Amino acid sequence: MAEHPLTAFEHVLVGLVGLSPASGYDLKRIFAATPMGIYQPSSGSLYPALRRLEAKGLLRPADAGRVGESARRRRVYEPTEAGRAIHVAWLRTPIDRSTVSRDLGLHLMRFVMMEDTFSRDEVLRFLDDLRDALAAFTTGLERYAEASPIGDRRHPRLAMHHGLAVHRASLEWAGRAIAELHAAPISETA
Amino acid sequence: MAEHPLTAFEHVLVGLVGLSPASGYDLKRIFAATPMGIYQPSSGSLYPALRRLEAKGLLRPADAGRVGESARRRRVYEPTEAGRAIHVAWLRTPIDRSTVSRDLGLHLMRFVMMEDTFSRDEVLRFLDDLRDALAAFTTGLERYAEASPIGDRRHPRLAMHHGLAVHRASLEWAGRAIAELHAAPISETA
DNA sequence: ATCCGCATGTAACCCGTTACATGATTCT
DNA sequence: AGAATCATGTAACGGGTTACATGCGGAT
Repeated sequence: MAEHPLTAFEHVLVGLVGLSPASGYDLKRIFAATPMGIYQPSSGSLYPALRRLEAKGLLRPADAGRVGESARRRRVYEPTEAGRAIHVAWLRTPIDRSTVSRDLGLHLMRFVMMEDTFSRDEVLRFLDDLRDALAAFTTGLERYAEASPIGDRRHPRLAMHHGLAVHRASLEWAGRAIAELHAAPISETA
Repeated sequence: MAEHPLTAFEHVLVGLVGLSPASGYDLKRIFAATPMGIYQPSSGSLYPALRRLEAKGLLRPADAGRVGESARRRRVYEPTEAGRAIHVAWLRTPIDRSTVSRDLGLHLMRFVMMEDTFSRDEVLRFLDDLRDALAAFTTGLERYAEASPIGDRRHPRLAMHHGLAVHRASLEWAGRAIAELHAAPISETA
């Protein structure tokens, strides 16, 4: 059934139609409108991906939605039970320390999608995990910066400082986010 | 000749063998050793890429290097004149405002490779350009954060703040880098 | 003599990009 | 009527990942 594991893009699609049923065109507009996820999927990647997900039994066309709107030919998708299950499993996948920097945007996307379905405690566990991973990454960078001889050359050293600066900013953000959630009312969703 | 423009990866390869002639295996170790450019090219992408660049006349096998070292079978590459020309042209390509966030890592890599071949003034023009692009991006994010209704929901708002925090950190870094270069001795390289 | 690390390569597979194609619907 | 937009799709092409193949050199 799950011959190959889903790509990150496919996981995001399942999550998005889970928030509210959407057609391919809807999803395009969503990606176009939001400044994060600078990613702009092309028709040639979007529509085949939706078909793949439908063929795998994770999405199905939503019959509803015909609220006097235009009877325009459009395929509105919604997740199946299997789709929802795969999605929450994806949201729960632990953070890989070795790729936390590369996948940061993806983790942020996961964080956003957790809002409605995860309990506050579970979100906090995720953020703690993310903060730890970022802390490990930054200390790794710091050690590398001290130990390596790139300090001799100006440009590599400055590039290094850039990496340190942005990851420290991420780390501080994680701390603030955790604090805000701790202060928030306990509204157990799941 | 340049049927298709080079990919970013290919441009980076040309630049690396330009710093000092290297074999595919050398390049692999370089990518593995440096924490920036988390990117870890596989054999299946690296060796064909080098062959493509050789076929395009941008790289050639370096006959030198046989300094009593092991006569091991390895192909050490160095850039041709055409390769060097394409590389400096790549370093000089202006920063695309609309993709500055996505391409930040690449721009940093370009900045590193500029050190030996660009004059201080030209590097400063590049950094000014980068700073301007980052400033435009952050103000765009700020405007979006104010105007959009995502402020109602906690997670999207926090994700937004993350984007703002890291891009402000990049922006501040650009300012510091520019200041450091201004204070540096004028060692015109080109 | 054998095993591990060096070093390069190939083949299957998948996916994304680009560009084009096709209709239907709304706007002017 | 004609144009622009909505909406979905397809085909060619290129390149990356994974996994496997191969052979040499040095170490025990």
